[in-house]
Amino acid sequence: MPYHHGDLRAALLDAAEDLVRERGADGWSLREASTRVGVSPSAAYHHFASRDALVRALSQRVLARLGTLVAAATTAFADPRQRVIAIAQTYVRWAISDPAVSWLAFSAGEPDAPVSPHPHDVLSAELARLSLPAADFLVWAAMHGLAMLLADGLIRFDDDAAVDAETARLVGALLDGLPVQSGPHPQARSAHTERRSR
Amino acid sequence: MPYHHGDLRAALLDAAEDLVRERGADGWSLREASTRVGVSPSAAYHHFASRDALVRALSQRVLARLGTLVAAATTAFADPRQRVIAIAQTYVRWAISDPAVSWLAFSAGEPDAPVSPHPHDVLSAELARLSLPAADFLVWAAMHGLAMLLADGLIRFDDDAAVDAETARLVGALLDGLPVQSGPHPQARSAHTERRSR
DNA sequence: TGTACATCAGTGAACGCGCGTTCACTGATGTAC
DNA sequence: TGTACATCAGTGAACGCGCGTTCACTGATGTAC
Repeated sequence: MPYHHGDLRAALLDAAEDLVRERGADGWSLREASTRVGVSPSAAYHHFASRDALVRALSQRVLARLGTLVAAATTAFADPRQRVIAIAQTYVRWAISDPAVSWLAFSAGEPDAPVSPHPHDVLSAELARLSLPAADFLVWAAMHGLAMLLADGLIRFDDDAAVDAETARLVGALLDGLPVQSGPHPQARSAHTERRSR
Repeated sequence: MPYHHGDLRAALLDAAEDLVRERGADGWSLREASTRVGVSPSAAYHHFASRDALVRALSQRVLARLGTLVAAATTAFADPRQRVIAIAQTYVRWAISDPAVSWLAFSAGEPDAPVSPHPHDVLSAELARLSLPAADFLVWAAMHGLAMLLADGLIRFDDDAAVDAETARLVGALLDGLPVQSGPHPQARSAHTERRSR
């Protein structure tokens, strides 16, 4: 082990992420992450101002990864409606497959730097193509809620196929029920969008 | 202050709930709750096996209160569709008005005793009247997601009226888009329902 | 090519802290006779 | 009605622990000349 690590910042984020996965969003410490990387606890302070800053950085990294994932999921389909459903399925499957980490990603509050691509932005762009721009946060809410209930273990499906089917049913029904946008609508403000435009 | 408290169990739950409200779901300790009640930390162990048991008890108490609240909200309407919307509006408004506490209520995992009335059961019963029994968890997911995004500050509306309007739009659209139940549907299993039927 | 030196990224010991939980105890309560 | 006594619900001191963070330090790196 050389004296200089190389990329301690990333290594600490990796270790923290693994610990979250193993023990839950709060079941780890900065000291433990440092130890796992093979470095003294104080070394972390050359890369993060505090434990909290590390958590926020991790949340942002995870969110950006999810954004990339959902963006990739849309490329398989041409039909905008199918693309929205694919986003939701990816989002929900991801939350189930990594509940603690996704849970942390969403509970870390407002990021201190823009997340790119933010999952919400990917969804937003697709809904605009459906002429449902003011519906973005409603669809987001629906898929987010399903993801969270599944991640928290409050509901369960038999297998991944059932999860996909029900996600499609949820989002499909919502899209069917929403009238195509005509007049102006009260616009929701989303935290990450605000931040970027400041 | 008499030597015997009277109802220390309830007093500890009250103190813990207040602390959650003031400092967030994890920003408090059993010791602090005891101190606030005016009792030594060890006294709590005559009423709860551990700090964790206290948290679970609190979660259940809060959930039951929400269940009562949403049940009460339905009585103002005869139309089943309106009743479902009223449930969702109550649920979402409650989550915004008390984000830390509602957050704790949903993150505490499976309860160790049945919650009665569970918000999900109230919703379920109403959806059965609409011949949409297999839709209960989809509607639950939608309203839960909106509530969580608002509680986490990830989206914001201008005022309570806007929140109510958007909640109605979300749930209304979902109900409109869902076909009335005919054949059998893959049934989701929900944690609290399972527990009760065991 | 060699050397001086600023900067960067680590070390390791120490800090004070509050935590959950245990333990032997004691004061208050209620019940049997 | 009075008293003995079991039970219940508190006390308070102590435990060991791991935490986040600070500090003076030192080894490694890279750059200017």
